[in-house]
Amino acid sequence: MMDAKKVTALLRKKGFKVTPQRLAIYNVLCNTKAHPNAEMIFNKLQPYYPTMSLATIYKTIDILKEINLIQIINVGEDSLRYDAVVKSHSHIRCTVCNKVEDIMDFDFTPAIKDVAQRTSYDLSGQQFYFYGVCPECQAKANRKIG
Amino acid sequence: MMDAKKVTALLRKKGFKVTPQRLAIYNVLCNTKAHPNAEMIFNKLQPYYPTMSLATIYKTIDILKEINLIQIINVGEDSLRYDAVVKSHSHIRCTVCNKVEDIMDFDFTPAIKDVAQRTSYDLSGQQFYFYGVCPECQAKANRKIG
DNA sequence: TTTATATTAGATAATAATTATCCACAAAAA
DNA sequence: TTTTTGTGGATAATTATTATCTAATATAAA
Ligand SMILES: [Mn+2]
Ligand SMILES: [Mn+2]
Ligand SMILES: [Zn+2]
Ligand SMILES: [Zn+2]
Repeated sequence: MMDAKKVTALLRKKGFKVTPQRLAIYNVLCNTKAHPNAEMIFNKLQPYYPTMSLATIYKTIDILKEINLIQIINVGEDSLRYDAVVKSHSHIRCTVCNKVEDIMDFDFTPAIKDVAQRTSYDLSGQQFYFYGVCPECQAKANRKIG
Repeated sequence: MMDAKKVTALLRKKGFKVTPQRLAIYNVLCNTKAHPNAEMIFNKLQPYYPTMSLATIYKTIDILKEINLIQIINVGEDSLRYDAVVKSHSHIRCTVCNKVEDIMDFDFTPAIKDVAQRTSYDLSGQQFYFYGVCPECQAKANRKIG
């Protein structure tokens, strides 16, 4: 989560040019908790950058990922989602409305150690995804039934 | 993990016809620990069913999933993998050779309870994926360096 | 500020996993 | 058997993502 100045400096340092499109895409990711996919970012920016193409979104995402400004989230949908919070944390997706929310401060450590020991793998990362029905969708369902 | 007779009975009970292709595809999944994707299954069966098409693989997988004979594994590759072990268990993928292995008997219970309580979601499932370098690939790397 | 040059944005086409469609034919029921 | 319903395989469609190409742009040097 960096401000525009720091992002500018980092892009330059890594040999990438700084463009309004790149800053705008990163800015969208910093200002949402919705874990948008490429198309959602595209739609968000459409009013302000009407000529921007999806290819630009994807290319920018590659760069942001490479310089570790974002992480990629694969919750088993047909498209990937992106997150400006790079600290490792797990996610939960509502199987009704498909929103993806954070589960912060979930302690992986014991699990990771256990797995490393039992598999003899040299672990580099992990992803924990949860699925279920969110409280809002539960309430809606209850209203319909009750 | 069912034998052919039980699978036959189950397919019939659920209103699906029993065909050699369907039994063969399920059989492949029962006799491997490689977590194959559609193409790997296709290649495995090619010598014995030279006219079988990928569409048949996909359609059969849909059915096997629907009657809960297999589970679908999404380890963040460009294709999905399939597993005849339907009991919930986590997986680890080697980032060098891309093999996917089981991590059995990993106890999710505390994590699941913790998450259910903190999110108020009505949980229906979860997926834990680990990434790293497998012992074999570690050995290979060491040989090259040492 | 102007200029030089390396990169980029956007248009467009390509890729590749998965899904849909269609029909001769096979499996189960009668 | 005969009938009926569902299926396999061929083929086309879909769709997220990636590749390619070129005019335009960001940036550093002059
Ligand atoms: Mn997140
Ligand atoms: Mn498995
Ligand atoms: Zn919901
Ligand atoms: Zn390996």
